[in-house]
Amino acid sequence: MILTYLLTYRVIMGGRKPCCDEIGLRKGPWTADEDGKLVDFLRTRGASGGWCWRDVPKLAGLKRCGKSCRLRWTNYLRPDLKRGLFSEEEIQLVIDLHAQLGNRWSKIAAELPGRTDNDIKNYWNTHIKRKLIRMGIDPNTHSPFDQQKVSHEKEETTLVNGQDPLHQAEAPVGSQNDTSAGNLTHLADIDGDNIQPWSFLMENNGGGCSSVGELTMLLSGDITSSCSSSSSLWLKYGELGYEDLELGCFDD
DNA sequence: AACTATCGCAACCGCGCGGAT
DNA sequence: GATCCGCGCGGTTGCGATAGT
Repeated sequence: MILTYLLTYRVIMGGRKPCCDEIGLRKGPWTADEDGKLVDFLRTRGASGGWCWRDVPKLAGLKRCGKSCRLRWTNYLRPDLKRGLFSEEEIQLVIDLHAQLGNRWSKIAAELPGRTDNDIKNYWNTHIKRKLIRMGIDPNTHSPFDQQKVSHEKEETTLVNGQDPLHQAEAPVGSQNDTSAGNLTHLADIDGDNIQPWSFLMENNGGGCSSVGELTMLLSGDITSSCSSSSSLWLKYGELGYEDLELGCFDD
């Protein structure tokens, strides 16, 4: 009997408790009323101390799980949050920090006051990552895509469907009419010697950009502060008709 | 005007970590 | 040392808005 009770207790209490599966708990988008209740609670009780997130729904009169409340507060309701587009400085910082830290969004967010890890993660995935890919830079390693791999894949894919794989990598963006998509790869193609964009940037800027940091400034559009403005790179782009490379186009 | 595709953001899910017991 | 518990993190999904056809 006692054993049965203990086993039952163990089954119920043991392991991780389900978070939002409890009957009656709401999921999905928050209403203004719910937001109000949560903000009121945190205003009156203070945003830290004297309670734990698990108790918040009960104390605030919400039919949500504590985790959902925490997320709503940290990602949306916190008064110190900065909303809207990322500035060039923020973008640059994100790229720099991502090169150092990888996908540790919370660490990156700690360096950007007013931005949440979720914000930065979303912005990275929807804007910065894609732009880097377009430019032939692997967003994971912050290095050019492996030349041989690209060449190999290119051969294979070309044989299969006659298209440049880099133009397919981000398919919607790399449509045939999108002049910005994969244009650095175009550059390499035009040159005929398959120059990789990253090395191209490094080698052809007249000695201006010599580091990843400087290149991130280039990516964020701050070319004048990091690289020689008379860089032969830009002359080369001009000669080839690639003035509009969207290097400073992260804020679209 | 209607339909479809794509984008961007908010929210959810599952896991791991660290403190408490 | 083992287990529980709360929290935070990173990845993923869902869905409304917008653009394109």
